[in-house]
Amino acid sequence: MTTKLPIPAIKISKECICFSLKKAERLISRRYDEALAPFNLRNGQFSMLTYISEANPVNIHSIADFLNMDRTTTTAALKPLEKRKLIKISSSKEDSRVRLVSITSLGISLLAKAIPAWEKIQDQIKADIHLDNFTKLKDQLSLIH
Amino acid sequence: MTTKLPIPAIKISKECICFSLKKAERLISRRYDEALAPFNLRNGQFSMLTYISEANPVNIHSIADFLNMDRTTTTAALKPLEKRKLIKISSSKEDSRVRLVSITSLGISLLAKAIPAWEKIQDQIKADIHLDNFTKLKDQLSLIH
DNA sequence: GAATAATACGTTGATATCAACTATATTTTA
DNA sequence: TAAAATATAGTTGATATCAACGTATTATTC
Repeated sequence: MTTKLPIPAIKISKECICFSLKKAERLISRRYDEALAPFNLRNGQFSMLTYISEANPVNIHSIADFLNMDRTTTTAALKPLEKRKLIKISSSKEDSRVRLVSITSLGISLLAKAIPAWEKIQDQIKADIHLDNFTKLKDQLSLIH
Repeated sequence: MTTKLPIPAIKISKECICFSLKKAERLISRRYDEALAPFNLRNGQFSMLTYISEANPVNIHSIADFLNMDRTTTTAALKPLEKRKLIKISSSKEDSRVRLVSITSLGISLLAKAIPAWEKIQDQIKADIHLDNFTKLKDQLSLIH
């Protein structure tokens, strides 16, 4: 079967910024997830909790903005945290459209326990991949398999 | 409410490699998705098709490896492509455990049409963010909102 | 050659992701 | 003040992601 593609497929994979980023994201994400697993937290949940604890209380829109995440994704992502009572969500008295997300004391104490694990994996990743530049990151990631 | 966190939450967000990567990934992913939307392809589907066209035919395991993706994710991700008849999946005669994924002529022609759109967004992203180094990428991404 | 190990893959359940659409509340405009 | 525009958020549907578990096939070991 002749391909007839305008560019050789192999070149696209190698050049594509999006592909490299996603590949790196999967790899790094997985390692952070493993490190945070003892606390039953995904890395995204950890980041979310961290931000909520900082901005406490904060509306959905701000969380989405901070994470560069779709607003509807944020709504969905908050649900498991709410169910576990790590956060609580209430309506604003000033503006009834706004829902305010705040961290609970249970959330704080879980976060406090998880942070040392975050520090550890953060240091490990830093040691593993030198972040001198992104090209180097890309190349290094292509070596990891 | 006193936080009692071992590290200020704001510092974690700023330092976390995983967080930066995911944020960047969402941003870049979205732009590639927009560029490929006319072909009804997500960026991940585009990458997958590209690799399949190159390695044609190829087993599930190799695709997962190439994408640094969980094997079960790969299986799931192939389904929409198969449903659209962009790929076909058959069992290997040599080893009946192995399932061989190959691109169809429909898949090839769609890919051929999508590649110019990929080139365009690739150039745009390159122009927008100078990939001199990852720190710069991180900083630049923090400016985009 | 039978038991064991390794390999390739699927399914299920939970979460993550976004587009498209809808609903409601607030703000602005005429 | 009523109508229009804007802002905040939820729901649905499709895809993406991985861990845990299970199944079938091939390779290895005894």
